[in-house]
Amino acid sequence: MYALIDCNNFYASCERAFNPALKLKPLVVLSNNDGCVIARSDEAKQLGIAMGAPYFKIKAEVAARGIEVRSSNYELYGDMSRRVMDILRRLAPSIEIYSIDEAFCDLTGLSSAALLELGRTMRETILQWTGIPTSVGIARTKTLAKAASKQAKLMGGVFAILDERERERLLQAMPLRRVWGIGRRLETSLENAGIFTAADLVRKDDAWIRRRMSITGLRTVHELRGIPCIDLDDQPASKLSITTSRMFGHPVHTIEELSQAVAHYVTRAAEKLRGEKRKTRYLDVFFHSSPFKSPYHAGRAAYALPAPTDFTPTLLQYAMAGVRAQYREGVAYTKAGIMLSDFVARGEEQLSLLQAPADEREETMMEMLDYINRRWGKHTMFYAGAGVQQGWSMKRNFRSPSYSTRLTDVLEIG
DNA sequence: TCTGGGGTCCTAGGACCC
DNA sequence: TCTGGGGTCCTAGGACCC
Repeated sequence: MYALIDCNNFYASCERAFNPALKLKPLVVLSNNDGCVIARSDEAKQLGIAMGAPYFKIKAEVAARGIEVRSSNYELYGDMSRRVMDILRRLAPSIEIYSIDEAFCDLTGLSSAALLELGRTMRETILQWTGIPTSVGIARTKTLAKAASKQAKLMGGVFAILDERERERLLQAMPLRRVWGIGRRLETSLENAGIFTAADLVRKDDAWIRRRMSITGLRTVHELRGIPCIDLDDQPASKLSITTSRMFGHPVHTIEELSQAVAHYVTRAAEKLRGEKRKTRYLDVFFHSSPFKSPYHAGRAAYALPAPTDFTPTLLQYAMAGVRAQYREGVAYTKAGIMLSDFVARGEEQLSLLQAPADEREETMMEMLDYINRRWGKHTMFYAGAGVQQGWSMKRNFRSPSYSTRLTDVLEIG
């Protein structure tokens, strides 16, 4: 049996946890660059604010209805997530952190009564210790546990699928789009074939499903039938790729500014890479203008590196060459990014005969850099190439304090 | 004026091999 | 006249997730 623990309206709930004045108020949290809505309190949902709505389109309505607005504050959410996951680790034998606000637990071996009891304990403990409300779904497969958690959300609390009748009832009431693994495209394609609910889908035969939905879709259907195909992954493999990309706060026209932004993302991506104790063999740099306007231009350059590296200056050289090669004058660029992939574990890299091993001084230099920025704050030491003004950096006009991760932002009560 | 960021997996098609 | 079968690797693109 699996449980899925899902934090309700996670980012909105995090904002509320530290600011009681937001309780019971309609509240939305915006994406990076204050672009669009990525979290809504129940009250905001009831007012009809759509997920993903561009902020500039709903601005007037937000003001008129007195809806509270926050820029996203990932330091805060990341820290709250850690606390929630720590609680689950105490309560369950093994957990898989599935996303910032969700985790699966393997609860094999418990009786029905014990399952429900544990689900309630998880929910109550998390609420009490962090202030975050959750929904807990319990079932034989992960896909069904997901479905159960959606039901739990409606009913407020814990929902378990413990027998066949329950499972069938739920599938019957479940529109395709609600199924974990079925997105907009599959929904449309299946509806054209006369399938509208999860119950309709599980009645089709395997060959038909395989053809229509590929092997992943077939797995989903088996899971809906109660046959586990997706195991708990409590030791996730290390990442296959690392991306750092951002929209700009304002359009970027010059190669100088574009280079600065890309250099900034390279240093961030390289930090993440070293944090994973990996080196990369592949660097991809990309930038483009607004897809909502023409003419549209997208530049991209990819490099297979001669030797695996985690050394920021080396990565910067390639990325800057990519910018020079692909930049086009007169384009209003709105976004850029860096992707690293094809990793090897640090210390296990295969060298070629003609190559010198990595320079120890380079490693020491990166260690110092990372240490200083960890100890004294993110931007203490940085590459001049990444710019000092950073006029392109994103907008965050409604940001809340980093209550739990920055000493100067800790709440005062008195 | 203003439309997020970071991932994974699968498939199709081309190049190439024997 | 008759022009196979099986495989790998790579990339681009599509689809999904939160």
